[in-house]
This record gives sequence, structure tokens and C-alpha cells, in this order.
Amino acid sequence: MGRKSLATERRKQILRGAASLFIRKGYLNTSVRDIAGELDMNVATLYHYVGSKNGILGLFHEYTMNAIDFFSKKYRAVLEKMEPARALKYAVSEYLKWVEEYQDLTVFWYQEAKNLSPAQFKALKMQEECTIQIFQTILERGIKSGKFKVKDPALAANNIVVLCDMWAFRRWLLKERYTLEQYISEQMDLIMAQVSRSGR
Amino acid sequence: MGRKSLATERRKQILRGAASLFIRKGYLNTSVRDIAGELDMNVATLYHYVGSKNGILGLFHEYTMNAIDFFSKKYRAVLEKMEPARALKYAVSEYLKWVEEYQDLTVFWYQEAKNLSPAQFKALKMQEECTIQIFQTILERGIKSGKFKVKDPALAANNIVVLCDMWAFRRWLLKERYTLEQYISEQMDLIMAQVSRSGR
Amino acid sequence: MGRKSLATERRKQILRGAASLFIRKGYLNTSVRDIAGELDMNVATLYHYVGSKNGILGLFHEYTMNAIDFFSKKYRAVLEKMEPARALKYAVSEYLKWVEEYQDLTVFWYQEAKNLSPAQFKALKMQEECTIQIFQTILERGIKSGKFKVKDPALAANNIVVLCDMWAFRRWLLKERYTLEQYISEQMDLIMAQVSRSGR
Amino acid sequence: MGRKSLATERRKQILRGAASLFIRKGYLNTSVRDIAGELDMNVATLYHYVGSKNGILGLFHEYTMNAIDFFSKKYRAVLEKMEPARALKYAVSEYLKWVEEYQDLTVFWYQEAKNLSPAQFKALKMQEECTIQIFQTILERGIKSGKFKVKDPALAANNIVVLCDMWAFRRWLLKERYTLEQYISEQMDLIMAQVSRSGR
DNA sequence: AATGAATGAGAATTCATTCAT
DNA sequence: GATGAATGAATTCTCATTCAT
Repeated sequence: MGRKSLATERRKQILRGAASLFIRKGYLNTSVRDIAGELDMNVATLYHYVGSKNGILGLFHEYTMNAIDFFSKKYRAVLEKMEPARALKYAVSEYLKWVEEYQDLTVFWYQEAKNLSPAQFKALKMQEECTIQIFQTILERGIKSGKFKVKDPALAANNIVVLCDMWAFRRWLLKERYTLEQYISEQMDLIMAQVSRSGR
Repeated sequence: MGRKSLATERRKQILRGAASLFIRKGYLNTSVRDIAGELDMNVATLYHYVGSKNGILGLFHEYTMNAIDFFSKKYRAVLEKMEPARALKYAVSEYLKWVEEYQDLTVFWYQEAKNLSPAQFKALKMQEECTIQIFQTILERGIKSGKFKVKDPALAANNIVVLCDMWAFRRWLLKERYTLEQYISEQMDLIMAQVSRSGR
Repeated sequence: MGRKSLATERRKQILRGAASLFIRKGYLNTSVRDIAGELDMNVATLYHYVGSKNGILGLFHEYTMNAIDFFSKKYRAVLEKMEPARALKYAVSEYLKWVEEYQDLTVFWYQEAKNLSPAQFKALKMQEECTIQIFQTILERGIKSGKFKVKDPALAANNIVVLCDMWAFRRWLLKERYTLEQYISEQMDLIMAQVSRSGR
Repeated sequence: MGRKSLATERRKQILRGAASLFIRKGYLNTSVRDIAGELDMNVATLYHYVGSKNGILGLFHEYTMNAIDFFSKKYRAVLEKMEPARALKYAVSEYLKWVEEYQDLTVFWYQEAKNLSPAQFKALKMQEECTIQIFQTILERGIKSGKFKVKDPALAANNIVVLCDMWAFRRWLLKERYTLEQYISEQMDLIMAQVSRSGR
């Protein structure tokens, strides 16, 4: 561990403190002083590592990108080897578990993406499209093999992702009616119906 | 138009100016001075009509509530008299047109509902549930008549509404690929598949 | 009753409303709108009768002056005809009752006299000196007749007035220990001792 | 002098500037900008040290408390060893000198105590009662030794303190008639008469 | 690397007062 | 005589950021 890793460590610290506050209070409602306070860190020290408030959002952005990327990378290979129907079920289930784990992140970006720089915004959208792509690929394989019947697999993939994200951004409604397992099970039915050749 | 209507007129003016800025820059990023400036109105004059910045959000909230309410009221009666499949198609199509017309509103509240007072938040959610209810009712009628096959019509209705709202909050993605008509058509297929007795 | 008396009536109304608020919240903490609100009167109407916020204080000032003046005038003649010791006791007792009745006024001016115009301030002080003069005259008569022994009757008179006013401005302390009657009785002893030829 | 003392120094500076303005114009008539202006200090810098306008009043409050406390502590021990009559004279004389030195403070709190928080108000009153207690103790010792004759020493002590404070809050009247020395001398006579066994 | 101090700009809100009707 | 509307100036306070040490 040399010079570099202290900086890295500090930035991780800042990210953790900021994330907690951003999620609790929103980006604009969180002041740089709040973040420094949360970490018992001097404001100027914080600036030493991040450059600006937007830089902190950048850290959080990067973290999110990694979390999404991790999901894509983890499952792409696995799914390729599965039969389409099973792959789709598996992917939906795993993605919903991911959404559950990172629900705060999901909600946060639905609300605060507008505070990103255009470049950051674009990057986030691209990452999201990667996730969509996973589902789209499965669907296309299913269509080719005659298992699925979908006219517009891109849109269907989009739908799937949004319906999973919904678990996060409608939690006030859904959590009082379903457990995650129930939600996975019910939503799976509807999603499969959307793409299957004939009813269920 | 008497005494009362100047105040009403002014409040409408404020609502328009504020809405435009809120949508462009977000609620927290819009200052009361910004709004007054946009309207060439003295800040104190503005306060004469609204009481507080949150009061302005309240105006916008009320406006939104009315817009949603109008939709519910307009279609509820009509839909009751239609055969379920037709009713669903018609409802989806009309709701998507509504989302197109009020896309800014839809996006805004997905992002800024957290700035509402608890009471206002609750009211908004209840209004949303009314919209969902419209779809749920159609689905239930369809299930009873054997036309539809859905295990959880509440969730299916939710899905439909979210997939329509998606036209607003994913416009950056969807608008470059579809016209509204295309989107209606494609999404309709997927939605119908989700609920129909046997594929499509 | 013609034009004039409406104005007079209005001003009385304003005085009452303002007095109540000034006493409750202090002069600077009371806004002209507060006063108008208290009276269900339009702000501009209020201004029609008073000219400025300070004008309202002027009304209150005038009212106070009259209240003090009334006391002076009421007792001066009576006291002249009494034997000094009895006169002093009677004057102290009556003045304390006056302080009790107008305690809010007394406290108010101890605190807010600084907001008066120099002329108003001077007038108030002169009125106060009239009250002091009542006591001073009694003392001087008593000294002449050999009943009292006071080197500096002006100061002694001052003391008496302040010790009576104290019932108002230290009420937080005194009211929890004494009733007005007890206070009159106890303070009388001390005051008489201050001026009597030989203790009590 | 280390890190800490700059903050302390600054706060002292602020206290001095604020005190001067508070006394000249009153608490509510003094704006935070006024204070910052008086000190050639940026408003935000001022806030860095005090937190709020009320915090500045708190500084002033604390300062006053210390000034009063200093008086109590300085004389309590000394007075205990003196014979009651001498002790009383000495205490009155010293307290009047204290009032002369801190007349602005005395006047200020008679007028502005209402702007304190309940807790601060209570603390101030308790401190005042300590001062009263000094006189009360002397009186009680005098009564026990047969030197003094007072029915209600608590009230007599109160009177003494108020008559001394009067030198501050009636200065507009008294200063044009007496020097401090004269006032001490004259008032002493009256006070001693109030408590002595038999005239003077 | 770390920090206390400093600051200009700007936030929401309130006020006493005026004026046209 | 009464009133709703209008306003410029001022209020307290917060913020992201920089700098000297």
C-alpha cells in the first residue's frame, strides 16, 4: 500500500458516506458539509480527493456502473449455455434479486440521473442498455429456436427490465402486498406470458 | 370575472411559469426568484398568491391531480360498456396518448414526488391507484367472462400502467426508435399477450 | 356622529388590536399585517387612519399617557387634603392597584420606550415625573410638618414609584410569592420605614 | 495561543461588536449584517463562529452571566466577615459601582430578556437571584444580631437591588441630578432607613 | 496529507408602505 | 372610505468552494 491506495481508501470512504446521505436525502438536499460531517472528515480534505460535489456524484455513478457491470458480466456467459426459457426465468429471477439488493441505487438514479453531466448520463444509459441486451439476446435465441414468439424483442426486453426495476421504485406499493419470492413468482408468470408462443 | 378571478388568473400564471422551470431544472434547482423572473413578477407579489415555495409545488400537484382525475373520469364510464378485450386496447391506447400529452408531468413526479408533503404524496399515490384500478377492473371483467387469463390482475394492471408511463420516463431511448403510434401498436401486442387466454 | 367619529372609532379599534399584540409579542415582532389581521381590517384601511406603524405606537403612547394622566388627576386633589402619612399610604396603595391594572403597559414601556420618537419619549418621561411629583409633594408636606424625615424627597419619591412598578416588571418573581394585598402591605412597611422619623 | 484561541478571539470580537450594536439599537433592530459590517467580517464567517443570530445573543448572555457571577463571587466571602451594617453599606456601594460599570448590560436585559430562550431566561433570573441573595443574607444576619429590623428580608433585598439597578435604567433622569458618589450617598440613607431598627 | 478559516453568491421569506380602483 | 394588488429593500441563513498553513 503506497500513496495511491490511501487516496483510493479515502475515496471509498467518501463514497460510502455520500451514498448513505444521497439515498436518504437526495443529491441536492445533501451538502458537502453533511458528507464531511458523516465521515468526521474535514471539508477541505474531502475536496482534496474529489474536486467538487459533482465529483462525489461521479464516485457514486462509477460505483453504480460497476454494480451493473458486475451483474452483466456474471450472467452473460452462464445464460448463453442455457435453454432460452430456463435462461429467461433464471435471468429475471437473478435480476430481481439484484434489484432487491441495490434497490436504493435503482431508485436514486431514476430520480437523480438529471444531475449527472451529459457524459455520465450517457454512460449510465449505456450500462442500462447492456442489461437490456442480456434479456434481448435470450429472447432472440428463443425466437430463433421457435420457443418464443415476440415481434419486438428489444421492446420486450425493455419491459422486462422496467418491470423488475419497478420492484424498487414502487416498493411503497408492492412491498406491502408481496414478498420478493412472491413477486418473482407472479411477475415471472406475466413476463413469460408476454413472450411465450401460446398462453402458459 | 370579478375580484376573485385575478387571484385565480395569477395563480394559473405562476403555475405555468413554475411548471416550465420545475420540469426543465427540477424543483430544488428552481429558485423562487427564477420563477418570479420568468413571469416578470415581483417576488413578494408571487408570495402574495402562494405563501411559500412549497405552495407552488402544491399548485403543480393540484394541477397534476386534476389531469389524472380527468382521465379516470373520462374513460371509466365508456369502458364499462365495452367488451373486455376492446376495452383494454382502448384504455391502453388512450392512456398512452395521455402520457404523451403529459409526459413532462409523468417524468417530473417520478423524480420529485419525494418533495411533497406526506399528505400530498399520499394523495398522488391514491390518484395513481385510481388509474391502475381502471385497468384492473377491465382485467377482472375479462377473467370472469373467460376472455382473459391472469392470476394476479392487480399486478398485471400495475404492469400496464408502468409500461405506459415508461413512454415518458424512457423517452430518451424510445423516442429514437418509435413514433407514438408504433409504440402503441407494439406495446399493445405485448400487453395483450400478458393477459390473453392463449398467446395472441 | 359624523365623519370624525368614524375615524375616532376606527382608531380606537386599531389601538385595541395593536395593544394586545404589542404586549404579547413586542413592538418589533408585531407586523402591521398582524394588527390588520387581528382586526379583520384591510392593511390599507389601517394605513388610512394611522399613517405608519410608528403612528400605531403613537396611539398606544397616547393611550398610556392618558391612563397615567388620569391617575395623577384623580388623586392629586384628594391627597392634598389628607394628613401626610395617610396620604402616602393611600397613594402607594392606589398606585399599586393602578400598576396591577395596567401592568402590561408598565412592562411594555420599560422595554419598548426606545422605539418612540424623541418627542414621544420625552412626553412619556414627563408624565412619569408627574406621578413621581405626587409622591414628592406628599413627602415634602410630611417633612415640613415634621412627620417625615427624608433628606432627598425627590429620590425617595422616585424609589417609591420604581418599587411599585416593580410589581409589574418582576411579576415572574413576585406573583409566585405574594398576592397584591400582601405585596401592598409588605412594601408599605418598607416604604414607610424609608421616610419615617423613627423606624416603625 | 493555539488553534483554539483564534475561534475564541473571533467570538470575543463578535461579542464586542454585537454588544455595541445591541445596546445602541436593540436586539431586533440589529441585523446580522450590521454586526458583520461593524466588524468588517463576512457574514458567513460570522456564522462560522456563532451558528445563528440567537447564538450571538447567547454570547452576550454568557458574558453577562459571567459579569454577574464575578460580582457575587468577589464579594460573598468578604461580606461574611463584616459586621452587618458595614457589610450592607459596602455591598450597596460596590453593587452600585458595578451597575455603573455595566449599566448598558443592565438596561439591555431589562428590555431584551424576552428574546432569550426559556432556558437562558431562567439562567439569567437565577443569576439575578444570587445577587439578591447576597443582600438577603446580610439582612438576615443583621436581624439575628438585632441590628436590623425587617419583616420580609427577601423583599427588602429585592428592593435594594432594584433601587441600585435604577441607576442604570433611569439614568436619563438621575444622571442629570447626581454624580454616582452623590447617588450612592443619598440612596444609602434611604436604604439604611428601610432596614434599620430606629430611624437614622 | 490535513485543516480551520474565509467568502461571494444566493437561498426562502417578510416587511412597511403605496396606489389604482 | 375601503380594498386587493404590488413592490423594493431587507431579513436570517446556507452553500460550494478556495486558501494559507
